[in-house]
Order: sequence, then C-alpha cells, then structure tokens
Amino acid sequence: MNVTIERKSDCAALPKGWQREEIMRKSGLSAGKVDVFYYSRGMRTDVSLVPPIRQTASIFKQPVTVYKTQDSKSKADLKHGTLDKPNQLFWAKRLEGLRACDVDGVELGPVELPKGLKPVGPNVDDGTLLQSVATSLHVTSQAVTGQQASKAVLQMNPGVFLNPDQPLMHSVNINEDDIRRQEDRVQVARRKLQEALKC
Amino acid sequence: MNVTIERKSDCAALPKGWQREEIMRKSGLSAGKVDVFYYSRGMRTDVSLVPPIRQTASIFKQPVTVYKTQDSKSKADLKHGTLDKPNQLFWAKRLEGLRACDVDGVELGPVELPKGLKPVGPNVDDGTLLQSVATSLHVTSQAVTGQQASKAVLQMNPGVFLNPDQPLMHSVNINEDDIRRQEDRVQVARRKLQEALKC
DNA sequence: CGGAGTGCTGAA
DNA sequence: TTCAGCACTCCG
Repeated sequence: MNVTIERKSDCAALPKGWQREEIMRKSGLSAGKVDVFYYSRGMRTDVSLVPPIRQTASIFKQPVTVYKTQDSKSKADLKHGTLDKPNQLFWAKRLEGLRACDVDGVELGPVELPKGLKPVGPNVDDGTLLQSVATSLHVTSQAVTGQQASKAVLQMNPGVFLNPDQPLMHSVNINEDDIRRQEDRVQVARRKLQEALKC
Repeated sequence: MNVTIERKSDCAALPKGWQREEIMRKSGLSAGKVDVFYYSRGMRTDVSLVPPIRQTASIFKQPVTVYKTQDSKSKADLKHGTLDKPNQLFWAKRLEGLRACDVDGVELGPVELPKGLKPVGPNVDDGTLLQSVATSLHVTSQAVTGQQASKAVLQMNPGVFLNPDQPLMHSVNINEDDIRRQEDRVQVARRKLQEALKC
C-alpha cells in the first residue's frame, strides 16, 4: 500500500509554532482512518525532547530532570495523596564509614569530587557528601539541587533550614560555561572513540 | 477511596493451578492503572525467580542471564531472522589506549581484574580484556562466557577458533565455591548497610 | 511503566 | 452512520 506522507509543516490556521501531523492507521478494523496530532514544538520523534540519561555509574536509569517553562502541571501533581514518608534529618550520616570494596574485599580509595560541590552541615565531609549525593540520585525522583539555605543558617539551625530531601551539599548553579565545558568533554571523548573505531 | 485487595489465589474461571495477580502501577503517568498477570506456577513476587541485576558500574540495566532447565524457548528464539551483523575479529583491540577520565580530564589508573579472568590472543593484556568484557556486558544480550577454544589453538589460529561474539578472555567456570564466596560478600555488605541504617 | 497504535462508543 | 475522544493492548 502506498501512502502519501502529509507535509508536517506549520499550518496557516494554527497558532504560531504549532504543527499538525496526520497519521494513517496501517492495520486493524480501522485501517485507513487518519489520526491527527498537534504539537507546540518539535515532533513526536524529536530526539531533543527526550531527557538524556544521567552519566552516573548507576545500575538504575536516571533521566535528567526536565524543568518546563510553561505552567503545565504534571500529572503527578494533580493526583492527591501520593506523599512519601518524610526523610530523617542527616540520614546520610548513617552511611558514614561505609565504603565500596573490590573483588578482594579491599576498600576503594577516596573519590575526588568536582570543585563546585561543597558539603554543608556539622561534620559533613566530602565522603558523606558523596554518599548523600549518590543516594539522592538513586532514590529521589526530584531534581537533585542541594540545600537552598545559607551555610551560616544551616550550621546554626539545621532542624529548621535543612531540607532532608536534598543531599548535604550547597545548591549548585550550573551556568553556560559549565555546560560548554561539559559539552567539550563529551566532544573529546567522542572524538577519541571515533578515532579508535575507524581503523 | 478504599480498595479491596484481590486475593491472589486460584480463580474458578482459570485452569487448575493457574493464578491471577493484579498489580497497580505505583507511579508515573499511568499510576493507578492495573496490570494483570497470570502464572502457572510460583508467583511474581517470588524473589528467586527474578534474575539479579549485574553489579557493574553501568548506566544500562544488565540482568544476569538465566539458563532455564525446562525446555521453554526464550522469546528471542521465537523471533526469526533477527541476526545481528557479524563482529570483526579482535574488535576490542580498537579500544586499546582509551581510558576513562575524571571530571578534570585526568585519566583513571588501571583496574585490577579478578584472578579468574585470563586474557587470550596475541598481545591481549588486562586492559584490553577489561574493555572487551565491559563492552560485551553492555552490547550483547547473550551470556558472557569467554572463549571456548584452548589457549594454544587460539594463539595458533585465531581466525578459525576465536569467537568474536565473546570477549578476549578464557572461558570462566563458576563453581559452587565461587557462588558461596560471592554470597558471603553480599552478606557482609548487607550487614554493614543494615548496621548503618538501624541507628 | 511509557508510548505507539488500534478498538470502542455515545452523541449527533 | 460517522467520528472525536478516549480506553485499552501490546511490547520494549
């Protein structure tokens, strides 16, 4: 069966930026009927709309959190009563002293964190920070952004200002430069791989 | 809303020995919807039936391969003509010299492999072995078992005896002792975690 | 659990 | 009879 593919282009009658797509049903009782889809930007298959997967060494898939600029409530927000049980303050401290080990049971050395990540709270060092960040990335489905309150206020009164849903680190601001640097790193890695594979 | 949990028991309308289980989706866009499962023996929640996830530092989920003793064909076997394009011999060698680096671009040191893993083939060292094993774990959907041919024969005539679908390592035999040792390691790790969490 | 794709159905 | 709008299934 030959099918003429409809131009998926902007349509005069549509608000600016909207697109109309017509998909013909290919089989079944309703074969030949047409479903019409409208998109405000990008198409169904637009790869740029799919959040990338976190490049953490994790056995769980961890898609990056997407912030929507339009005020579209997420479906989860509309549901009532799916509250998780509250986290204990400083729960990450219970993991202190634990360390991953290799096949022979030898504990791994300390991991160096990026300079941007600063621990907060009494007696929170880089090790605890790493454990709380790693756990957050695995456990929470929210964005991992760190603590919003100032260092002084957190030190003074953590019971009030510490957010137990976030790791024990200062909030991190990712700026354009950080993104560019990360893109560069990815570029370099890709080039190396390409180089290696093309022989 | 109160929900009566369906007894997960034999149902009159089902053939003898079959069970029906209704599982409510707990999160996501389709939260609240129900998936229905039927089993002829055992339940879904029988932990022993769920293949464990490989504990590799991988962003892909990698369930351990399950060998069934009953002659139930796997789903993949039932599909016809899904042949992958053949692998090049010694493809892993193209990755030699590549190494992961940390956030600052500093390359990571060499990784120590378990004693059981021995490289095979001309000029294949532990680094190449690691890369080929890691790639196999990510790429293939088969069991990763290593090369079956003897070292002598592989060295002599790799074009004939090397299996490009397997990493450049000798076949590994996992015996009861290995399994027990691994179970012990898991026990120890679990106890440590439990200890840490119960304060 | 999500997404693509088809089935179903009440209103017109 | 038609079909918009959603329900539902299937599969990865």
